[in-house]
Amino acid sequence: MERDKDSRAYDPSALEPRWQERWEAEGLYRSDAEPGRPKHYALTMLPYPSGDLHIGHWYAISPSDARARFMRMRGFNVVFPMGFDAFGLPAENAAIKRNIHPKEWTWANIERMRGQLRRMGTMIDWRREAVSCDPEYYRWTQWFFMQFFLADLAYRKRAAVDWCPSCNTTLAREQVIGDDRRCERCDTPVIRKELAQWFFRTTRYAEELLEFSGIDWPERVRTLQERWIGRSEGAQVTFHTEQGEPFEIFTTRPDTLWGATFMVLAPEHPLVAKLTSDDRRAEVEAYVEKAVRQTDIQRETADKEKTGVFTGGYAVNPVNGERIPVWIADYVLMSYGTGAIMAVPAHDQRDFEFTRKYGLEIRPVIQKNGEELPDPADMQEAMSHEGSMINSGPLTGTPADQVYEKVVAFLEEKGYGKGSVNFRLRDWLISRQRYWGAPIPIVYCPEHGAVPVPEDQLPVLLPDDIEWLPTGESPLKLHPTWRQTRCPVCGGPAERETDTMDTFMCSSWYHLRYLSPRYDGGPFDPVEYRYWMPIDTYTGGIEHATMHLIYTRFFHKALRDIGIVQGDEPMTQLRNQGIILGEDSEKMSKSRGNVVAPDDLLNRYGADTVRAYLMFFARWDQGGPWNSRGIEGASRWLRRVWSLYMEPAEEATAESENTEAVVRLRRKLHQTLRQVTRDFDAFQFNTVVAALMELLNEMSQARSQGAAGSEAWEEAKDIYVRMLAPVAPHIAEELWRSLGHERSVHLQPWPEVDEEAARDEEITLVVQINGKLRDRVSVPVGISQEEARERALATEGAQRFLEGKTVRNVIVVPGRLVNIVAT
RNA sequence: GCGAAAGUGGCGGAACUGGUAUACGCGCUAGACUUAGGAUCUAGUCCCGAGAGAUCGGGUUGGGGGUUCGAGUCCCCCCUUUCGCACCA
Repeated sequence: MERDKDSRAYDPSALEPRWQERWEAEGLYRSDAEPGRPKHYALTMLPYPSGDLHIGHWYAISPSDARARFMRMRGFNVVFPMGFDAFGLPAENAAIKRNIHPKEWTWANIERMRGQLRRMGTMIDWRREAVSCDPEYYRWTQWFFMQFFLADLAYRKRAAVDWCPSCNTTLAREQVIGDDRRCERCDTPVIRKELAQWFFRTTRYAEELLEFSGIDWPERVRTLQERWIGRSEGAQVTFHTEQGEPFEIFTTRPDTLWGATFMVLAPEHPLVAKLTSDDRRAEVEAYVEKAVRQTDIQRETADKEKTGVFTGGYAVNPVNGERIPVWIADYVLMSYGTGAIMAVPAHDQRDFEFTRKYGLEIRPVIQKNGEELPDPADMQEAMSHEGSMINSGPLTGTPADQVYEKVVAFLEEKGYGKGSVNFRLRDWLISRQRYWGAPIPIVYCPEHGAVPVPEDQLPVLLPDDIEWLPTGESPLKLHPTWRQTRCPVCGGPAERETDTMDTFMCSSWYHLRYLSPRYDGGPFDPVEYRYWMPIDTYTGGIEHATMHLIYTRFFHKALRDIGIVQGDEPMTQLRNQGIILGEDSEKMSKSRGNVVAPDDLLNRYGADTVRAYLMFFARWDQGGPWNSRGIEGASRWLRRVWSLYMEPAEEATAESENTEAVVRLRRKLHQTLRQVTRDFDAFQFNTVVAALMELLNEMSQARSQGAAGSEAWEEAKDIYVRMLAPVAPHIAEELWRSLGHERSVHLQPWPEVDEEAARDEEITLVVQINGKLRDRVSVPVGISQEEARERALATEGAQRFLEGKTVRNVIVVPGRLVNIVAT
């Protein structure tokens, strides 16, 4: 007897592994392309194999898994694959610190994390796993590089690039964070270095990347990308130095051309040396040196006061032939536009501040609807408003709404310049001076220059026998033989590129490799591609908004143009989960000691409880602080569900199937089903769980009222387990089998709402007097407005408050309330 | 500075297109069962006031104003928090 009781207790630590093994053995979650059957590609961002799965991984993956399971039950052929973004710096750091080979460290971590992922109880189809450091994977990463190279989308350029002195590598612009320009990974302030590096022409796609129609992405991500890409419309205008040498400037305000009173070049601008007069040379050179050194150390953050020096040189304004002085200043950036500007202090705040400091001329040329122009000497700030042009030669009088097109037409006609669009986005720097990455498949031949490694020689394998010397240089560079090779063109001696690729390169296409990870004839099997792509829902953190999510879109569009993939976008729908903070509401970190270890939770509560709590405790897209007592609620819920099914039910006492308890149960059941379906659809997981908790409360009550044993009761038990299955797959499976089913609950269809049963027979009509709640009355659904009005007026509460008042108006909202306006 | 999002009980959070604010859970209070319980079950729990009581009245969604029969929800102003960008010409 005692034994029996024990065997019925809810014990996730026994039940969960048992079902995981069985599902695995039965291949329950294998998904194969079935042309003709509706598919759903659910993808969640792949983890970096750092060692242990942390709670953030659980938060990203398990609700995504629940959503994928829901879609599967709704009849879609769902694929939910997983892999590892396995190249990258931590592996090398571990290697240096602990003398383990990065490969060994990475694969050991992958092994451990695979086990942890399995214990989460996901529907991952492990046959589709892809690992980016596997030569069979990076062979294709290199192949893509070659495609880009051949399509003129990859190029090598010597340029000042951001360098992290701690990671000993260059960084993409996206990986440099904040105004003090720190390394995204290690927080070290970056420095500038002049190096020859490989770039991808992401800027070619700047315009198209701003287009989001047809994809369902969060507003927030779209805005972040738009701002990152930073499109500005304006004009490019050619000025000349006094000596006749042309140089271009970009401006968004070509209508202020007549107001240019000086020019500013970036200190690194190539024309600086030529323009500088002999008497100014010493000062200019000192400023340039200081500016360069400043960026070399660290940009000043607080002090934003503009500085600059006069070069002694002059330029000629093409529109009026005026001779204006040329300055250099570090507020003009070489990396944006042309590195040169015309300064219009009257209408640009930065130029204004500079002018005030150095005593240059201010000349207003835009007049706001007839307002009088201020005396430049009295101006406190630049006039940024729009208006009609004055003091502007032939264009004087042009009204505000025509300035742009008129000026551009004028510039083009005279050959002074042209309308132009500038982007903040820069080309993607993909070279990394590190070992643990996919080698850039390029060979340098003294005869033929940079030559791509032929396809049949891919992958260019990383050598295993490497050594770290304290120089901080990549072991590939120091390897005795690896660099030496033959030129693919002439067969002569040549050298390999020793840089490897940014790991964002690997993660830009992993969703394609999942489709056919062992396919040999290309990066992916086109048959699989045609069936599964595009990705229907992509889930992951918002921190990738301007990195991975721009790169992967660029990648897809570039491959489309090369003819390798189809469609304009790789991911149709994107959803972001929030971040779980520590119990102290601070970001989790080892140093704070507020890290939540999922393995401990798993051992204590089981995967189903952890999954349920993660879905329940906050809005998924917001996240929030962890609460170690809160999870008890999820645990209690599942235990209560368990006992509802496993404890012997009382005999049914309900005399018919239409007792009030039964009708109410069915109504609540189908209303819950409707809500759960809708909320799953909308990624609102917290209310999915809340609704299931509510329904459980209703079912407990119905049981105590004798509904157990009725048909409705059995229906409720059936539907409840199905709704539970995506949230808590193990307990749901156990309960489902306990109901006598042979086939897994995870192969069952999602139940259909019985609208008839869900419909309320009676509703509570709210009675308001002048907008204040005064009474409630229960009325049949669908009564006439007139009847509702009568019933409301007859209520005690209405009577009491209407005494001595005159009814002025009665508003009836069918099915909801009656508001009586009285004075 | 610019941009975005968000401010609801002691806490996490609900509230579909303007229509019963505070669902669900945590915590707390009381009781039951227990040798015991940080187990389980039952009842209660926004605030203020009145009442022995069932109840009754008033107030409440960061603050102020507005639109409306009616505002957590819409509009305007302000405050706070979080995030992103940061001299982008």
